[in-house]
Amino acid sequence: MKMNDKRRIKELIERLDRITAADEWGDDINPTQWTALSYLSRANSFSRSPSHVADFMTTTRGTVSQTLKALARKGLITEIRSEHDKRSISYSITEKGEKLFKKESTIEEAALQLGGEEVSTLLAGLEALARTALKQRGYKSFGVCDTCSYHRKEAEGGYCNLLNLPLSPPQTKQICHEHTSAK
Amino acid sequence: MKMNDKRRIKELIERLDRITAADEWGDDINPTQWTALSYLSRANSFSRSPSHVADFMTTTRGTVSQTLKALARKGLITEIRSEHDKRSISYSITEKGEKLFKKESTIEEAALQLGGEEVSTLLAGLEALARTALKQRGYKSFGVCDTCSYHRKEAEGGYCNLLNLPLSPPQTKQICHEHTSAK
DNA sequence: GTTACTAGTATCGAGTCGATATTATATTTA
DNA sequence: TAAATATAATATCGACTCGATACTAGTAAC
Repeated sequence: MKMNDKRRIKELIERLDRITAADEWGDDINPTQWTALSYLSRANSFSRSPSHVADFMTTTRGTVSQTLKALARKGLITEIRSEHDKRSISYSITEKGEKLFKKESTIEEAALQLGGEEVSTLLAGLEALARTALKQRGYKSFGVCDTCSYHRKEAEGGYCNLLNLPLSPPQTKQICHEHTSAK
Repeated sequence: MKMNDKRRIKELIERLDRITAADEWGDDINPTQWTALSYLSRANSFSRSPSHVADFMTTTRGTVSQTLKALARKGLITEIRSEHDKRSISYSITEKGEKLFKKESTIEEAALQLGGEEVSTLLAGLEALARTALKQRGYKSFGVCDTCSYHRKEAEGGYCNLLNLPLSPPQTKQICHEHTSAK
């Protein structure tokens, strides 16, 4: 690998993120809140607590707690307290929150201009980079059930061998905090 | 392109950025300040004003102004007022600021684990994505002189046909706000 | 020589962020 | 089973980001 390649990769990721972050301001929401909201819209019901969001966002529970309170204040999510563990909370996205997922980000628009080959090699590279980075830091993968080693494919949907639960077709595409990469 | 590919690309870039941002806290510096400092260390002397940093970072002059003041307060950069335009300022990195560029980021460490082929296709993809995104939004490229259409290669270093200036070998590798992609 | 325009800032309010401390609930263990 | 420990979520703090707005001081254009 050329000496500066790794630095250039880091720089490009940072710059691209800042470019999209810039147009995630407005709509009464900021980039961090946007990331949390987006996570909540795609995570399954076992993965929507403040702790899970914090792990996904690589930040602390305290910080995420404030972010989620801000989103709740704006009516974009609602908190649901757990029955069997009175400490824990699960957040759910509201209709109003769902409506925000219309506009496309700069990165997404730019991706549309790339060729199919280019997109798939880029995606493969990013996946590999993320996989390695997560492993190095001991972070959880937060992949979708579909691709988990505990997942068993069924005629309709699937089955989770960890939680012993049947999964509907849409549920197999949701993010789970227990996700473990299928080898 | 598969429907979700573009969304996945955006998600991965965001997540990777948050992972590196997480370990850019500490050392009395935060991720935003880190980006500004890093830019100043690589930009040529015509590209180190608050306005240039703001353009590079896709933010406003006001925000950058504060960030640079914070860095100056910490003794990591120093401001140099221009002679012929008394409004403008150019920042310069100090010895103390230079010393911070030791540790490697998570993304860089992860990149080292990838194969050479993987790195070059990832890099090519990111470059293409960035080029397209910048063009769509009308942002400046901030490339290095080396790759500029105004650049003329010489036996020793190069020459800038825009500013009519000879460039030393290290200068040809610096970031310039006037950079225009060579076709 | 007035009228733009430009470079940089101060200030504001909402919010991020890590650190720390606190509350309430669960789990372990003695 | 009671006491020690662990866990989930928050409140609070101080430094800072961020866009918006308003402002100052130089420079350029007409």
